[in-house]
Amino acid sequence: MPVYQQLADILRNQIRSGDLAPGTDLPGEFKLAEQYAVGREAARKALAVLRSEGLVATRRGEGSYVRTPRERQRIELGAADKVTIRMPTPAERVELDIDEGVALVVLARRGTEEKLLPSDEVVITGKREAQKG
Amino acid sequence: MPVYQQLADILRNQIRSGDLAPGTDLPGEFKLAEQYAVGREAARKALAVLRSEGLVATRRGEGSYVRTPRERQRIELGAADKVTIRMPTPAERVELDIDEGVALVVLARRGTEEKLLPSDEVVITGKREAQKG
DNA sequence: CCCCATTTGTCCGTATGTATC
DNA sequence: CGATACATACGGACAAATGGG
Repeated sequence: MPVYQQLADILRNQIRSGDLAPGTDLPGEFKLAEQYAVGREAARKALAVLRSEGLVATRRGEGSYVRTPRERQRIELGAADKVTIRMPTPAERVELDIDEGVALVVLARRGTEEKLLPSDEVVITGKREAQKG
Repeated sequence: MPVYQQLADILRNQIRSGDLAPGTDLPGEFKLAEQYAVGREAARKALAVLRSEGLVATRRGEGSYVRTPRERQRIELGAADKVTIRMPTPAERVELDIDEGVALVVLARRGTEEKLLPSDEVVITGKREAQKG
Protein backbone atom coordinates (compact mmCIF):
# COMPACT_ATOMS: atom_id res chain seq x y z
CA MET A 1 0.00 0.00 0.00
CA PRO A 2 1.27 3.50 -0.87
CA VAL A 3 3.01 5.43 1.87
CA TYR A 4 0.64 8.39 1.67
CA GLN A 5 -2.36 6.12 2.06
CA GLN A 6 -0.90 4.42 5.08
CA LEU A 7 -0.31 7.81 6.63
CA ALA A 8 -3.81 8.91 5.69
CA ASP A 9 -5.21 5.78 7.35
CA ILE A 10 -3.27 6.47 10.54
CA LEU A 11 -4.50 10.05 10.75
CA ARG A 12 -8.06 9.09 9.81
CA ASN A 13 -8.15 6.57 12.62
CA GLN A 14 -6.86 9.16 15.06
CA ILE A 15 -9.60 11.51 13.95
CA ARG A 16 -12.38 8.92 14.09
CA SER A 17 -11.26 7.71 17.50
CA GLY A 18 -11.31 11.23 18.85
CA ASP A 19 -7.59 11.13 19.50
CA LEU A 20 -7.47 14.09 17.16
CA ALA A 21 -10.52 16.08 18.20
CA PRO A 22 -12.37 18.52 15.94
CA GLY A 23 -10.55 21.82 15.83
CA THR A 24 -7.18 20.28 16.57
CA ASP A 25 -4.26 21.60 14.57
CA LEU A 26 -2.39 18.95 12.64
CA PRO A 27 1.41 19.01 12.37
CA GLY A 28 2.74 20.91 9.36
CA GLU A 29 3.67 19.07 6.20
CA PHE A 30 7.37 19.03 6.98
CA LYS A 31 6.83 17.96 10.59
CA LEU A 32 4.47 15.22 9.48
CA ALA A 33 7.00 14.07 6.90
CA GLU A 34 9.75 14.07 9.49
CA GLN A 35 7.71 12.27 12.17
CA TYR A 36 6.76 9.44 9.87
CA ALA A 37 10.01 9.40 7.91
CA VAL A 38 8.40 10.11 4.55
CA GLY A 39 8.85 12.79 1.92
CA ARG A 40 6.95 16.03 1.99
CA GLU A 41 4.91 14.93 -1.00
CA ALA A 42 3.67 11.82 0.78
CA ALA A 43 2.62 13.96 3.76
CA ARG A 44 0.91 16.42 1.44
CA LYS A 45 -0.91 13.67 -0.39
CA ALA A 46 -2.10 12.12 2.86
CA LEU A 47 -3.55 15.47 3.92
CA ALA A 48 -5.11 15.83 0.47
CA VAL A 49 -6.88 12.50 0.95
CA LEU A 50 -8.32 13.61 4.27
CA ARG A 51 -9.35 16.95 2.81
CA SER A 52 -11.15 15.16 -0.01
CA GLU A 53 -13.10 13.22 2.61
CA GLY A 54 -14.09 16.39 4.40
CA LEU A 55 -12.23 15.40 7.55
CA VAL A 56 -9.52 18.04 7.38
CA ALA A 57 -9.25 21.61 6.15
CA THR A 58 -6.06 23.39 5.20
CA ARG A 59 -5.38 27.11 5.08
CA ARG A 60 -2.37 28.43 3.24
CA GLY A 61 0.18 30.00 5.55
CA GLU A 62 -1.62 28.53 8.54
CA GLY A 63 -1.74 24.79 8.40
CA SER A 64 -4.28 21.99 8.64
CA TYR A 65 -6.85 21.21 11.30
CA VAL A 66 -9.57 18.67 11.97
CA ARG A 67 -12.86 19.97 10.64
CA THR A 68 -15.74 20.51 13.05
CA PRO A 69 -19.07 18.88 12.12
CA ARG A 70 -21.54 21.47 10.92
CA GLU A 71 -24.96 22.22 12.29
CA ARG A 72 -27.39 20.64 9.86
CA GLN A 73 -30.44 22.41 8.55
CA ARG A 74 -33.45 20.20 7.91
CA ILE A 75 -34.84 20.26 4.39
CA GLU A 76 -38.30 18.84 3.87
CA LEU A 77 -39.08 17.73 0.37
CA GLY A 78 -42.45 17.81 -1.30
CA ALA A 79 -43.35 15.50 -4.17
CA ALA A 80 -42.54 18.23 -6.69
CA ASP A 81 -39.20 19.12 -5.16
CA LYS A 82 -36.05 17.62 -6.56
CA VAL A 83 -32.60 17.29 -5.08
CA THR A 84 -29.46 16.30 -6.93
CA ILE A 85 -25.91 16.28 -5.65
CA ARG A 86 -22.66 17.13 -7.38
CA MET A 87 -19.21 18.39 -6.50
CA PRO A 88 -18.65 22.14 -6.71
CA THR A 89 -16.10 23.73 -9.01
CA PRO A 90 -13.19 25.53 -7.35
CA ALA A 91 -14.91 28.80 -8.23
CA GLU A 92 -18.11 27.67 -6.51
CA ARG A 93 -16.14 26.56 -3.48
CA VAL A 94 -14.76 30.07 -3.14
CA GLU A 95 -18.10 31.71 -3.92
CA LEU A 96 -20.09 29.66 -1.42
CA ASP A 97 -17.22 29.26 1.05
CA ILE A 98 -17.25 25.48 0.88
CA ASP A 99 -14.36 23.36 2.09
CA GLU A 100 -12.78 20.66 0.01
CA GLY A 101 -14.45 17.30 0.42
CA VAL A 102 -17.91 18.82 0.76
CA ALA A 103 -20.49 18.21 -1.95
CA LEU A 104 -23.12 20.59 -3.27
CA VAL A 105 -26.81 19.99 -2.77
CA VAL A 106 -28.88 21.33 -5.65
CA LEU A 107 -32.43 21.98 -4.50
CA ALA A 108 -34.97 22.58 -7.24
CA ARG A 109 -38.29 23.83 -5.94
CA ARG A 110 -41.31 24.56 -8.05
CA GLY A 111 -41.36 28.15 -9.21
CA THR A 112 -38.17 29.15 -7.43
CA GLU A 113 -34.56 29.34 -8.45
CA GLU A 114 -32.21 26.50 -7.73
CA LYS A 115 -30.70 26.66 -4.29
CA LEU A 116 -27.13 25.54 -3.75
CA LEU A 117 -26.27 24.30 -0.28
CA PRO A 118 -23.18 22.74 1.28
CA SER A 119 -23.95 19.06 1.75
CA ASP A 120 -22.56 18.95 5.26
CA GLU A 121 -25.03 21.56 6.47
CA VAL A 122 -28.22 19.78 5.51
CA VAL A 123 -30.24 16.73 6.35
CA ILE A 124 -33.00 15.86 3.91
CA THR A 125 -36.36 14.33 4.75
CA GLY A 126 -39.84 14.06 3.29
CA LYS A 127 -42.54 16.51 4.17
CA ARG A 128 -43.80 16.19 7.69
CA GLU A 129 -47.44 16.82 6.87
CA ALA A 130 -48.74 15.70 3.55
CA GLN A 131 -51.37 17.53 1.58
CA LYS A 132 -54.19 15.72 -0.03
CA GLY A 133 -55.10 15.77 -3.69
CA MET B 1 -3.94 32.17 -11.78
CA PRO B 2 -2.05 28.85 -11.50
CA VAL B 3 -1.21 27.08 -14.73
CA TYR B 4 -3.01 23.90 -13.80
CA GLN B 5 -6.19 25.83 -13.02
CA GLN B 6 -6.08 27.64 -16.32
CA LEU B 7 -5.74 24.31 -18.07
CA ALA B 8 -8.53 22.84 -15.97
CA ASP B 9 -10.75 25.78 -16.94
CA ILE B 10 -10.03 25.25 -20.62
CA LEU B 11 -10.84 21.56 -20.47
CA ARG B 12 -13.92 22.12 -18.30
CA ASN B 13 -15.28 24.57 -20.84
CA GLN B 14 -14.66 22.11 -23.65
CA ILE B 15 -16.53 19.47 -21.69
CA ARG B 16 -19.45 21.72 -20.79
CA SER B 17 -19.77 23.00 -24.34
CA GLY B 18 -19.89 19.48 -25.67
CA ASP B 19 -16.68 19.98 -27.58
CA LEU B 20 -15.41 17.09 -25.52
CA ALA B 21 -18.38 14.76 -25.45
CA PRO B 22 -19.03 12.17 -22.73
CA GLY B 23 -16.94 9.07 -23.35
CA THR B 24 -14.25 11.00 -25.21
CA ASP B 25 -10.70 10.02 -24.39
CA LEU B 26 -8.55 12.91 -23.22
CA PRO B 27 -4.94 13.26 -24.33
CA GLY B 28 -2.41 11.59 -22.05
CA GLU B 29 -0.63 13.60 -19.40
CA PHE B 30 2.52 14.04 -21.46
CA LYS B 31 0.60 14.98 -24.59
CA LEU B 32 -1.53 17.43 -22.65
CA ALA B 33 1.59 18.94 -21.13
CA GLU B 34 3.20 19.22 -24.54
CA GLN B 35 0.15 20.69 -26.26
CA TYR B 36 -0.26 23.46 -23.73
CA ALA B 37 3.42 23.93 -23.06
CA VAL B 38 3.21 23.15 -19.36
CA GLY B 39 4.93 20.65 -17.09
CA ARG B 40 3.57 17.18 -16.60
CA GLU B 41 2.60 18.03 -13.04
CA ALA B 42 0.45 20.90 -14.18
CA ALA B 43 -1.32 18.60 -16.62
CA ARG B 44 -1.78 15.98 -13.90
CA LYS B 45 -3.15 18.54 -11.46
CA ALA B 46 -5.59 19.87 -14.04
CA LEU B 47 -6.93 16.37 -14.56
CA ALA B 48 -7.09 15.90 -10.80
CA VAL B 49 -9.27 19.01 -10.53
CA LEU B 50 -11.67 17.69 -13.14
CA ARG B 51 -11.74 14.28 -11.48
CA SER B 52 -12.61 15.90 -8.17
CA GLU B 53 -15.56 17.57 -9.90
CA GLY B 54 -16.78 14.29 -11.28
CA LEU B 55 -16.28 15.43 -14.87
CA VAL B 56 -13.41 13.11 -15.73
CA ALA B 57 -12.33 9.63 -14.75
CA THR B 58 -8.83 8.23 -15.03
CA ARG B 59 -7.81 4.61 -15.26
CA ARG B 60 -4.24 3.64 -14.55
CA GLY B 61 -2.48 2.42 -17.63
CA GLU B 62 -5.35 3.56 -19.83
CA GLY B 63 -5.81 7.27 -19.60
CA SER B 64 -8.57 9.77 -18.87
CA TYR B 65 -11.97 10.20 -20.42
CA VAL B 66 -15.01 12.40 -20.03
CA ARG B 67 -17.45 10.77 -17.65
CA THR B 68 -20.91 9.87 -18.90
CA PRO B 69 -23.86 11.13 -16.85
CA ARG B 70 -25.46 8.29 -14.93
CA GLU B 71 -29.02 7.14 -15.07
CA ARG B 72 -30.61 8.50 -11.93
CA GLN B 73 -32.80 6.42 -9.70
CA ARG B 74 -35.62 8.31 -8.04
CA ILE B 75 -35.69 8.17 -4.27
CA GLU B 76 -38.91 9.21 -2.56
CA LEU B 77 -38.54 10.28 1.01
CA GLY B 78 -41.11 9.86 3.73
CA ALA B 79 -41.21 12.12 6.76
CA ALA B 80 -39.32 9.54 8.80
CA ASP B 81 -36.61 8.99 6.21
CA LYS B 82 -33.36 10.86 6.49
CA VAL B 83 -30.69 11.55 3.92
CA THR B 84 -27.23 12.92 4.60
CA ILE B 85 -24.36 13.30 2.19
CA ARG B 86 -20.63 12.85 2.68
CA MET B 87 -17.58 11.96 0.65
CA PRO B 88 -16.57 8.30 0.58
CA THR B 89 -13.23 7.04 1.83
CA PRO B 90 -10.88 5.53 -0.76
CA ALA B 91 -11.83 2.11 0.60
CA GLU B 92 -15.52 2.86 0.10
CA ARG B 93 -14.86 4.10 -3.41
CA VAL B 94 -13.30 0.76 -4.25
CA GLU B 95 -15.96 -1.21 -2.40
CA LEU B 96 -18.90 0.54 -4.03
CA ASP B 97 -17.12 1.21 -7.34
CA ILE B 98 -17.51 4.97 -7.10
CA ASP B 99 -15.46 7.37 -9.20
CA GLU B 100 -13.56 10.27 -7.74
CA GLY B 101 -15.64 13.41 -7.47
CA VAL B 102 -18.80 11.53 -6.62
CA ALA B 103 -20.36 11.90 -3.18
CA LEU B 104 -22.08 9.27 -1.09
CA VAL B 105 -25.78 9.46 -0.26
CA VAL B 106 -26.58 7.96 3.11
CA LEU B 107 -30.20 6.90 3.22
CA ALA B 108 -31.57 6.06 6.66
CA ARG B 109 -35.00 4.45 6.56
CA ARG B 110 -37.02 3.43 9.56
CA GLY B 111 -36.26 -0.14 10.58
CA THR B 112 -33.80 -0.79 7.80
CA GLU B 113 -30.06 -0.58 7.54
CA GLU B 114 -28.41 2.49 6.10
CA LYS B 115 -28.16 2.41 2.35
CA LEU B 116 -25.13 3.92 0.66
CA LEU B 117 -25.65 5.18 -2.88
CA PRO B 118 -23.48 7.04 -5.38
CA SER B 119 -24.76 10.61 -5.47
CA ASP B 120 -24.68 10.79 -9.26
CA GLU B 121 -27.13 7.92 -9.58
CA VAL B 122 -29.96 9.35 -7.56
CA VAL B 123 -32.48 12.15 -7.60
CA ILE B 124 -34.29 12.75 -4.36
CA THR B 125 -37.89 13.88 -3.95
CA GLY B 126 -40.65 13.78 -1.40
CA LYS B 127 -43.23 11.03 -1.35
CA ARG B 128 -45.68 11.15 -4.21
CA GLU B 129 -48.70 10.08 -2.21
CA ALA B 130 -48.85 10.88 1.42
CA GLN B 131 -50.38 8.63 4.03
CA LYS B 132 -52.65 9.97 6.65
CA GLY B 133 -52.28 9.64 10.38
C1' DC C 1 3.79 49.86 8.26
C1' DC C 2 7.53 46.82 7.39
C1' DC C 3 10.15 42.74 8.36
C1' DC C 4 10.55 38.02 9.29
C1' DA C 5 9.63 33.23 10.27
C1' DT C 6 6.39 29.75 9.27
C1' DT C 7 3.50 27.20 6.27
C1' DT C 8 1.23 25.89 2.28
C1' DG C 9 1.02 26.30 -2.96
C1' DT C 10 3.09 25.81 -7.35
C1' DC C 11 6.42 23.97 -10.51
C1' DC C 12 10.16 21.36 -12.32
C1' DG C 13 13.14 17.32 -12.71
C1' DT C 14 14.03 12.47 -11.96
C1' DA C 15 13.28 7.79 -11.01
C1' DT C 16 10.71 3.68 -10.23
C1' DG C 17 6.41 0.92 -9.74
C1' DT C 18 2.33 -1.01 -11.87
C1' DA C 19 -1.69 -1.61 -14.80
C1' DT C 20 -3.31 -1.95 -19.57
C1' DC C 21 -3.00 -3.11 -24.20
C1' DC D 1 7.28 -9.57 -23.92
C1' DG D 2 7.37 -4.73 -25.01
C1' DA D 3 5.12 -0.13 -25.38
C1' DT D 4 2.25 3.10 -23.31
C1' DA D 5 0.31 5.55 -19.52
C1' DC D 6 -0.76 6.60 -15.00
C1' DA D 7 0.83 6.33 -9.82
C1' DT D 8 4.11 6.92 -6.35
C1' DA D 9 8.00 9.06 -4.24
C1' DC D 10 11.81 12.10 -3.41
C1' DG D 11 14.45 16.22 -4.13
C1' DG D 12 14.84 21.14 -4.73
C1' DA D 13 13.32 25.89 -5.61
C1' DC D 14 10.53 29.84 -5.42
C1' DA D 15 5.84 32.16 -4.77
C1' DA D 16 2.22 33.55 -1.77
C1' DA D 17 -0.40 33.92 2.48
C1' DT D 18 -0.38 34.24 7.41
C1' DG D 19 0.79 35.86 11.90
C1' DG D 20 3.84 37.87 15.27
C1' DG D 21 6.95 41.40 16.55
